[in-house]
Amino acid sequence: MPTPLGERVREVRQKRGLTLEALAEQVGSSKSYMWEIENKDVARPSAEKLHQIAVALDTTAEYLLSADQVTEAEAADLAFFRKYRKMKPRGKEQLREMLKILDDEDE
Amino acid sequence: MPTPLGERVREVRQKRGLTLEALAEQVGSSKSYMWEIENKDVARPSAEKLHQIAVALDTTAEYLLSADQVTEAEAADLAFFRKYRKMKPRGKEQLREMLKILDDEDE
DNA sequence: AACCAAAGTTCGCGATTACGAACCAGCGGG
DNA sequence: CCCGCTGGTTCGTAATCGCGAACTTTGGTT
Repeated sequence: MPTPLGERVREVRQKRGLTLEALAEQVGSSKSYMWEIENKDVARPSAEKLHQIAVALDTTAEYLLSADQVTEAEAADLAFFRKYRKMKPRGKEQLREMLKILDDEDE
Repeated sequence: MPTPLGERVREVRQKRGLTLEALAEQVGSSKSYMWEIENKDVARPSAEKLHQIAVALDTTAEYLLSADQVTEAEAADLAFFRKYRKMKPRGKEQLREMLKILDDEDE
């Protein structure tokens, strides 16, 4: 009887067409442990591990953790932020401008 | 010799004017463990714990985890993100679109 | 059907987490 | 001065993490 977290991980992993071993590889973990995350009735990985899993699966720890869909939006926000951070200063600048404009519209 | 994570937690906790015990209370943890998170040379809390800590400190696990220095640029990024999060879905959507376009330009 | 490789599963165990309870430092009031 | 209180620190230990290595299952090939 897997945990919600476990189900989420399995779901996304399969969606990405990854094997347990491949995921473990990317995560820097063992496949046996990855299996335990997905299947055991108690899955309480360290923050580090979960973070690495999230990165490998191109999502966020927060999303994997939370059982409810409401936070799917939040996950998208964090993913957005992660991409934003990787941008060059010029791109960031443009986005900030954009936000300022959109934000003012809202008042 | 505390970890970056530990320093982050302490920093934010103090900024919020919280005591170890008060934080532990909110987190549903023990103050001794909270202390260990902040001070021990190895801090590897479970994802659950870190998530609760993040919520209690009104930030995100991702932020607490990220080891990189908080440069001025980084601070600006976070400010940007905070504003972004408060936007309505429509505004977010537009920013995401924008990012996608700018990101592609970069290749 | 028998083989083989790849994917998944089980198991034992050393290392680490997270806790409670006790201990210490500082401080304000009486 | 010393009592009590608040916040921080140490320590012993049960529970759990996370691994390697062996074992089982699945699926493709001949």
